[in-house]
Amino acid sequence: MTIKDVAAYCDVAVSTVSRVLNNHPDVSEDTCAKVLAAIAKLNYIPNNSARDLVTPQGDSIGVVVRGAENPFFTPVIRAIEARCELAGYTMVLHQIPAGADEVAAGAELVRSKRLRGLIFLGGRFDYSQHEANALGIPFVCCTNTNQFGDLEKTAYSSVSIDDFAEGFKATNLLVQRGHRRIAILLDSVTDHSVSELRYAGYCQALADAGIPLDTSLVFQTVAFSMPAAFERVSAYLAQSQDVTGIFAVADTMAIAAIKALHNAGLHVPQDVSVVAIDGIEMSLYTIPTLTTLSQPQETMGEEAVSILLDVLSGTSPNRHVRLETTLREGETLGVCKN
Amino acid sequence: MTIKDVAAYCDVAVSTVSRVLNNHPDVSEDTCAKVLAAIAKLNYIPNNSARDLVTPQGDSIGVVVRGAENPFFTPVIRAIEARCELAGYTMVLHQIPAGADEVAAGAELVRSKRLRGLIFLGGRFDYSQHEANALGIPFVCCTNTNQFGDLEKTAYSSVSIDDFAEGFKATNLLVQRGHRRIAILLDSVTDHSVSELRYAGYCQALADAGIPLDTSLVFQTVAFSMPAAFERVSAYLAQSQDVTGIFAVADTMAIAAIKALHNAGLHVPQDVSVVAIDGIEMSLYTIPTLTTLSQPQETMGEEAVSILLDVLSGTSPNRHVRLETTLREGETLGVCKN
DNA sequence: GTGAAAGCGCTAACAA
DNA sequence: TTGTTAGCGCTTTCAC
Repeated sequence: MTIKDVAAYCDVAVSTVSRVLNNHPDVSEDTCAKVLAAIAKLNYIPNNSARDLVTPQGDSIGVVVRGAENPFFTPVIRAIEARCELAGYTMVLHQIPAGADEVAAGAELVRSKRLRGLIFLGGRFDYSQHEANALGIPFVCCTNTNQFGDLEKTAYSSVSIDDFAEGFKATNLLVQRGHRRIAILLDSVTDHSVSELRYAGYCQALADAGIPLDTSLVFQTVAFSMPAAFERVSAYLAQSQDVTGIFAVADTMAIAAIKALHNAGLHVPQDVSVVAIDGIEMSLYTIPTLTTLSQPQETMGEEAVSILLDVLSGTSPNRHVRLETTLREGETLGVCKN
Repeated sequence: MTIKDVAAYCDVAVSTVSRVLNNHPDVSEDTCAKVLAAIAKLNYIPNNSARDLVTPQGDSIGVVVRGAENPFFTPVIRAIEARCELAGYTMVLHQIPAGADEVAAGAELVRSKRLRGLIFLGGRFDYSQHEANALGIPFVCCTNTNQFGDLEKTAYSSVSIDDFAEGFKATNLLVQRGHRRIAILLDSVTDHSVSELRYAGYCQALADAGIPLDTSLVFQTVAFSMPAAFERVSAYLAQSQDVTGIFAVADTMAIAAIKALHNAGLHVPQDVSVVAIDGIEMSLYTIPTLTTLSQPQETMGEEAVSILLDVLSGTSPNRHVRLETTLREGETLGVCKN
């Protein structure tokens, strides 16, 4: 079932069918109706590959997500898809495991799909110019700004929060409540990603408060997962309970930490306070409700698409957008009693 | 940068380049190496649309998800993508809002992408034969079996749990602990989807136990969301606390319900027991840990892809797979004290 | 082992 | 307003 069949069926030329398909102006009403009817009757579906082949551009935007199991991304992805669809683009989602190379995955996507642009979600911050060249299309880093790479600022876009500042802010919430035994819960202090930056903010906040850094309170989990966070905190508590505040770099980790504290017989926030960064829906329903710096998830996704569309249309060059978190007050932050 | 450029650069014919691209056997090593080098140097990327156009089949499998905000689907989707990739297929994800028509969305996907098959996640159960025809490619319903439609069993595949039986089982867990004031928390008793079937199981379990159905204990939320569940349970508790057990059709709803109970000063499971169906990771970390009938999420996704691949390859006809839940014992189920 | 050429389904000039 | 036709980039016979 091709456009030819439809044309033959209607006794018109293929170009006429093509015209009604792409609703070009000058087709007589009669012809148009006739063709439309035939299309419906024959259940004709245009071959998009043929279409793509002949039209200069594709209509897809790729999204590469590292750690899609993190519920933080769900609303972001939804926003991206909604925005793409609105603009007539199709979102092509690709999830990659924690260890995989997202730029390679992106290049592969570009290669196999006909992408116009790319959005990286939850990635590293250390792309090299060489890697980026392999991509060959505009891309925006969402949630990260590539601080550790050697990319020109003009070579890509980003939308993110200021991880250092937010890490500082979160830690400071604890400091201000009188906490001094403040732990940080993260995957790694050298992940070249959000954890590393937020860790730097944490260190700064401690330093500003005159609190020496105690590496035994740096809870690295290696894996960015709830079980890993749970195990890590449980392991610490089994040997020592000398901690009154925990800053978790993600809500999911905070929730796992609270469970570990609870299992160890510690109360939140009476014994230990917990703050996090993210603001996922789920943490509104934990007991107690999590106190967290909430990221504007939908806005992040929408902004990423907007930037991409602007760059694609030539409306504006690459740009870097910094979004603010808002403190979502819960019940896990209390005054230090020690 | 096309295959022609590469051919010209190497001083060979396009067909030769094509041969090495598709690693056909008879190309001399020298030529092969020369072409490969050129491809790398020129950073040549084959145009997939052109490829698709000339090859009979596409390589994509579509996934239409209703309610992607439900964390239940996350591992399912991940499993699907992993399995697709392993088999050389690309997953094309499409998320649709709660109210949207998934079959129409699927048809649209088929139309715009070159799909070989389709997987529906979290959909209705009432497709008509006519709708299915519009699809024109094999599809498998994941988590549902289309009990309410008029589809021939041979016209599609499915992988799901027995929602009636599991609803029965969940309710029975409460009955066996002596509960008689048992509420059910669901989106709608007439959603033509999982809720409706699990509700039937709930009714049956009550009937078998000689407990009359009390419609005031049927908590319909309309929306399938945490806020809706929270509000619905809170509203009930504000007017009456005459309930000792709640069966939630989803973990997320159960978590919201527990929060509502907690806010109303009720303890779980001392005052009210809660059981659910799903088994998402998050509910392992709630306080208390949720008691739930855990669905084999990864298996569901993998099975869906396996079936599709079998059908596509002609290895086997459409089939319907029923998976079992396993009771994941938590801390929210207790003996009724009244 | 390699090249020439046909044609996949479609769009967009260009003619009529 | 409609038809004719030349490709888009690629794979694949079929010759050589």
